[in-house]
Parts: sequence; structure tokens; C-alpha cells
Amino acid sequence: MSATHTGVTTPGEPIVSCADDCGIREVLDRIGDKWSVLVVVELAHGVRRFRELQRAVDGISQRMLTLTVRRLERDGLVSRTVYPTVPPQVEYKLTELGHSLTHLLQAMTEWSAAHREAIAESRRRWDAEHPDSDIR
Amino acid sequence: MSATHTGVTTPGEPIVSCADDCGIREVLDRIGDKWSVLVVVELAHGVRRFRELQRAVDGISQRMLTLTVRRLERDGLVSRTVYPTVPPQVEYKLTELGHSLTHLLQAMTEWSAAHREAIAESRRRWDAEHPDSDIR
DNA sequence: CGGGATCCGACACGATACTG
DNA sequence: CAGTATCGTGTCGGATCCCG
Repeated sequence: MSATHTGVTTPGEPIVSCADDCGIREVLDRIGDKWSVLVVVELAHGVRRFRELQRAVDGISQRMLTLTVRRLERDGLVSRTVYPTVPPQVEYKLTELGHSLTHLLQAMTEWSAAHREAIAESRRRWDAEHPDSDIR
Repeated sequence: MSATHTGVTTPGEPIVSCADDCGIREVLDRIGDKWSVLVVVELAHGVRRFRELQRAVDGISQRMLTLTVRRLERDGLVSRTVYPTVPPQVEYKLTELGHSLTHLLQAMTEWSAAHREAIAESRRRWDAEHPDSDIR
């Protein structure tokens, strides 16, 4: 209802509809970090143990895997099951909530695939036109 | 093709399909920062000048708005038009590529709206069960 | 108005060592 | 195996000053 919007909403566009934030930042604060989506993607393939996850994700440190999987568990996206064996065995799997996220990740994958080349070319052109820029 | 996947893919799930990354991290590296999506959302409403953007986004510093809008321009999501008037006038608008992103942001908004309460409750329960935790 | 240049703190992340 | 604890570092972002 603010009177500051002078622009005309493009008709037919799926305008993100809320005045300011929407919940986008909430989503990004949750999965926008370096490892969460990769862990979720791996868990989308099935149940995984800790070391299996670490081997699968490639590059993730023990510490970051622990932190990532803890946060996902806290948010209810991943469930953690401990079997009191020796040596210990811990299994991780997506919850229903976690599975619902894979639809969104699918959409992100498709958008990336569809536009990555256009973006790459835009970057090349921009970099050529701005040889000395610290933006990168 | 790796033989390390022992888990069975849940049938009917929109599995993110690629072995490892998919392009998800590319997308997040582009819009996963603190301000990009907010700027894109604001520009989805129409053409905006620099100060208009800064007032609309709320909380963004001059420096970060400059950086954010430069990167978006470099990636071809936003176009920048300079009118050599005095005082200077610069207009920003989404490109076709930028508009295509709004569909994805719409999906993120809907997912957030649909599950934010479930996530919030999961957090409350987790925090209650783990009173002393540095995970947060 | 629309920036650029500089300084600085916070935090995300990585590396390493240790443990039940 | 599945973590925890500690330390070090790079980068992101905020604050401030300056300029055409």
C-alpha cells in the first residue's frame, strides 16, 4: 500500500507478490550456505551413514558435515537415527519436509541448466567490456 | 555410475538426478547472497533508480547495493541505463533473463510459506530438547 | 544523485588434534 | 565410526568519507 511504487507491474508475470521480503530470505538462510543443498541432494538418493555422506559430498570437512546435518535436523528436514552398536552407526535420511524441498531443488536445477550458458556469455561480455574491475 | 550408492531412490520423487552437484550451487552462488533476491524482487515491480532501490530494499548499504546491482548486471539479470543529466540519473530494470528468475523466486516463496511453520515448530522442539547447544 | 575508496569487525569455513 | 574441541583464516558486509 506504499505510494512509492511508481513502476507498473508487468502483466502476466509471476510477481513475487509480497511488499518486501516474502519468505525467500528465510529459505536462503536455511539452504543458502555452502553445503546444505549438497547434503540434501545426496540424501534424496536414500539413507546414508555419516562417512557415506562425507565421501559422497566431496570436499566437505568432518566439522562442516556435522554442523550442516545438525542444522538440517533442527529444521526438521533430516532425521538422525543412532544404533548403539560398536563401532557406532548413525543413519541420516530426509524427512517428509526434506523431500518436499527436493521439488524446489529440482526447479533450481532446471533454471540453472536452462540459463547457465546465457549467464556465462553475459559474464564474458561484461568482463571484456570492463577489463579493470574489482567486481570480478 | 558410481557403485557407492547403496540407497534405493524413492520412486516418484523428483530426484535431483545428477550424480553430484547439479547446477544448484551455481544458482546459490549467484543469488544466495544477502541482497540479490531482494533487489530482483523489487525490480520485478518495475524500473527503479538507485536511490529508489536503496529506499525500497531497507537496510542495504550504498556499497552493497552498488556491488549487488553490478553483479546482477554482469550476470545479465539486470540492465543499467545512464542518463547523462545533472544530477545523474541511472535506471535499473530486469532483463528477460532476470524475469525468468522471478518464476523460481515465486517457487521459493511458496515453499517457504507452506513449510515455515513446520520448520519453526521443529526448531522449537529441537531447542527444547537440546538446551545447551552451540548450534543455535 | 550515483557512486568509488578505505577501514574494520563478524562470522563462515577449513585444518588439525583428540575421544568414546 | 562418528563425532567434539580448538585454532586460524578469508571473505562478506557495514560504516564512513570523498567525488563529479
